[in-house]
Amino acid sequence: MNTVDVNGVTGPPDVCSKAMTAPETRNERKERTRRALLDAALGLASERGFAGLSLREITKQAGVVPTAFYRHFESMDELGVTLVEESMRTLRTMIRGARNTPDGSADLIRASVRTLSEHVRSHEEHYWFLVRERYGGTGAVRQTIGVELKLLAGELAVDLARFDRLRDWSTEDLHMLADLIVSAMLATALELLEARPGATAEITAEAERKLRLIFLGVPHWRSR
Amino acid sequence: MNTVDVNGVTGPPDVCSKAMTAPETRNERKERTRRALLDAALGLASERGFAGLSLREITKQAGVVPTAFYRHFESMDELGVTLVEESMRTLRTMIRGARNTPDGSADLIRASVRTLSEHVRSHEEHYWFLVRERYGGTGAVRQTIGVELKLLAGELAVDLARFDRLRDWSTEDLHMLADLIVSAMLATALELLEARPGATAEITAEAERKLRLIFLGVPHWRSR
DNA sequence: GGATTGAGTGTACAGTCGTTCACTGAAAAC
DNA sequence: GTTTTCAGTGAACGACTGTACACTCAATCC
Repeated sequence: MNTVDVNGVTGPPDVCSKAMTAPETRNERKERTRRALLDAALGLASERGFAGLSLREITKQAGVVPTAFYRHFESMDELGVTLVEESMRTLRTMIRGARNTPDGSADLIRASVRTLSEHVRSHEEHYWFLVRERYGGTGAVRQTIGVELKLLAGELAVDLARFDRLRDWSTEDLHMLADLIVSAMLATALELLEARPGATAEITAEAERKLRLIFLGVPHWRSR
Repeated sequence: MNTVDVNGVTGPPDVCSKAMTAPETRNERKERTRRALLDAALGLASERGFAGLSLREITKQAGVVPTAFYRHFESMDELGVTLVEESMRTLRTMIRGARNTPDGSADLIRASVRTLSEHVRSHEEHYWFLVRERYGGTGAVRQTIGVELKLLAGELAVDLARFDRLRDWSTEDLHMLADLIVSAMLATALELLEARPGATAEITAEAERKLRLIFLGVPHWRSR
């Protein structure tokens, strides 16, 4: 585990620093440390879980002294909630990506699963964080994820309502369908994260088949 | 948080103890302490997650001195794996219960969801443990749960194969269906655990509708 | 009845934890 | 050019951590 040492204050004297480092405002510098703390926490949490982190090792990994933590966050909880918000923003851009596939697309399911897969691959740490802390997290973090995920399912329900076959479904039924899809896709995300990279195609193929099966039932649904 | 004090050695002198306590063999006594450790860990983990536990607070909760822990488990990991096995046994008895509903039952889905709901209610700590550590857990614990859950889905696939409509499905497709059902039911279990007790009916009703929708698609499935 | 076993005890040690406090020194404000 | 601000420092605290060791004493064995 290498420390990052964001600002090099404790490092060996660097003769080039004046020539190399762009002039940096105080706010930029502060923001850089904040990011280093967030990145350190995200990285460590995706290996060991957020509950297993200590403030001290986060600051060590970020190359900063423990007490500096409090210049940026009031508590670990606050840092955790910040990470949730960040990760959810990532997740939301994914959904938006899937939504924006051209309407006449021959195979919307395939395109959506493909979007999910690529997004998970390129934001592994955010998805690790969400998936792990959704259930495993303690207190504020888990609660925040739960709320945000419910909101997300709500948005998905609105999206679904625009499909012809679903036009006359009740709001309740649409929420049920959205929930089912979200839980299936979260499970898929976890499988993608845990699998060796070669197994991606297999997993996405199965995810497609799951969605296909679900939508096969849709035309025959009668609300009770 | 009250300590349990399994054996009262450190407690106030108990004049009745000779008269009350049944004669107890050494093995019984050891087993009792072991159980106390497991129960303490399970209870604490369902509040705060297994990663957040310390050996010392487990032994304190069990009413035993820290070093006594090593008479029963080599490490926290070993205790964790034991809890996984125990919880999975609970889960398996649930599945068996659902499987044994009379074949001609008018509404098999309803009966199965009811079984799940009651089982979750009466084994809350085991389900908390499984659901939390499935994703959140570290190392040996998470891995063990993953393997066991895959085995379970395999068993469910075999069960499903006995239904008329599924008789000619490929093994692959049966596994896909079983996986979909398991992930939907795990999500339901979490909702049941998190919800205030009054919301049980609402949650089980939605779980039923999810399963119903899935099975609506079954007759129209064509393997590709 | 005497020797043996082993679950549970109590003390001790070296680490790590979160948090406090007074401080430094360069960027920002005047 | 002087003053103010504040991100980051470093020592120190009391509490808690996992584990080593020598112990006690009742159930078990011969």
